[in-house]
Amino acid sequence: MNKNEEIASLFQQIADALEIKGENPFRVNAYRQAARVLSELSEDIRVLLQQGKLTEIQGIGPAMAEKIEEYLATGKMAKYQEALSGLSPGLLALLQIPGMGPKTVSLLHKKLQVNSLEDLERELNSGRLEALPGFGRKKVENLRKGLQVYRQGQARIPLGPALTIVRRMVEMLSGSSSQISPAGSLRRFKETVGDIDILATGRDLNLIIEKFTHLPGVQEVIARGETKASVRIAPEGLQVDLRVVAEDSYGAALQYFTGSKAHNIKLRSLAVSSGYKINEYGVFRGQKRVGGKTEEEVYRNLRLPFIPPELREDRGEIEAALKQELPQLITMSDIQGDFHVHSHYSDGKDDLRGLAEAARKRGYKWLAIADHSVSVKYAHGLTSDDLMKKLEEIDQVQREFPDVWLLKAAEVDILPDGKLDYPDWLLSRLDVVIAAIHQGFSKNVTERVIAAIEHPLVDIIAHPTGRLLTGRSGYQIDLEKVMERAAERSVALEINAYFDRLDLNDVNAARAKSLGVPLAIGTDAHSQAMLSYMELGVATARRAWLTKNDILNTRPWIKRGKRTNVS
DNA sequence: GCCGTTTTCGGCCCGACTGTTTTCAGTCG
Repeated sequence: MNKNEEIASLFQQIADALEIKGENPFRVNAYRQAARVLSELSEDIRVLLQQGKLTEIQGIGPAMAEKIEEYLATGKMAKYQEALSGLSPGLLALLQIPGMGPKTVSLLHKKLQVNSLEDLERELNSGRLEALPGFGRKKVENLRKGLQVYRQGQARIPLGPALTIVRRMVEMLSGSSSQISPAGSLRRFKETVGDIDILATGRDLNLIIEKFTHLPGVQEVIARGETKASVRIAPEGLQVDLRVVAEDSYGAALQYFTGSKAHNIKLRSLAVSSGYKINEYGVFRGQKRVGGKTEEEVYRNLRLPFIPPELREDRGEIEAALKQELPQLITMSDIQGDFHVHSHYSDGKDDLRGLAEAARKRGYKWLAIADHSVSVKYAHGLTSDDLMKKLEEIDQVQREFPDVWLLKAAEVDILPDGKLDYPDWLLSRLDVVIAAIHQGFSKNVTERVIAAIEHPLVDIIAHPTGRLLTGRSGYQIDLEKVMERAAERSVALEINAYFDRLDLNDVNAARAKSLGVPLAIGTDAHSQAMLSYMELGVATARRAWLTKNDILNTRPWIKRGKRTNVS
């Protein structure tokens, strides 16, 4: 955890604790807001403190700034101790159980000395709960189910697989809908999603719901009403919600169900202050409905340009829109090539011709074929001889594909001692050198990556944090230092678009831009089909507010070989 | 606790759903 995340976590826990204690809900919300803003902040909080800019952050006032300063100076926060006094850590965890809010937690704590999941389970089995005021049989039953759901774990699935699922469902429903779209975090291309939301409209709303609940892959219909249905789908038991609305409300509903919650709250505040009201049915001035058929109409009524879904996180996009200063986000059609593709020489599935063909089909002008280096045994890393052979074959295949430039590349390991896995004479024959950590995750990673950045032949650092969305939390790395050095040396950091990585993520990519670090998108594809992960990389870049000029993949290309006089 | 083309004080998004309730509290997104 970096300092931003540490402090965000403290504020989050303070909010939970204060809420259980019945503190003023607006104060509670102020802590939650501050926690969210800090966790999504692209600047290092330590730097902002030094510059005296803490209170310039939206949601951080003098009181929060003082607490941040106290924590950074002493490693402690008195307010945190105070807020949590008298509450056990296990008690805060109870808030995560579906159906369990602060009022319920507080009541169970006071009346039955419930302090943990185990205590809750004991009381659920004791029969004492039903006797509490406001409790009945159903409520107890819901808590029992909630505890079960919590224990199964709130598995979020990565964006890539979720997109595949939702697109298949949307396709199958499109025949009975006049308009249909994914909504929610999926439409904002958030890196993981907890459930899938779909919004649809059409002439026969009942029919859409009927079809939805009978789609192939539906395991269980959780709920089925006139405007909404929820199902669980195989194999992971992921929940999919469908909402249907009248055609006139489609835009307002799409805006509403796309979120984020924080974006919508700010938008509604803005609406109220300009004499409007927004809900999922439309935009209203008094009793009069003045818009809502399209999303553009919703924003236009508030004198805002359309805000792309990827930006709707309340990270300053509404303020920017008010000033007509939204960035011109990069799009898929700006992409001219892919920096990071594996062939059958290492652990990829396809040969050079197959990859070149796939690149041509995608309309790319170039493709960097980057296989693993020798010491990555588990991925059949190439020896120097293998690599030389591959370079020769690239020259041959290149003649058959005059329209797609095949860049000679390698994903070269940064060894535990900080050296690279190929000798310089070999690296100098490549067009693109990507350096990456695949071993020694806890061994001086920052120093090793910086050594790679300082190597004169390195162009890109692959997946800079090493995190995996489905598990691994990443290397111990001081990204701030790495970015500063990368900016000085003009070495690019990768936005690795492989579905399980998305590394750099949106927040870090935004930080990289602000420091002047070049950024390169690589799909890390291990087959032709995986070239389509480019979409995830572009989405990450868009969530980071990046434009065409911020991403090296938008350039036609560049240069051939590192040196001109290599024999 | 934050914030200001209504405000330095007095507000702070909005609606649906559920369950326990005789008019509403709690939770959720």
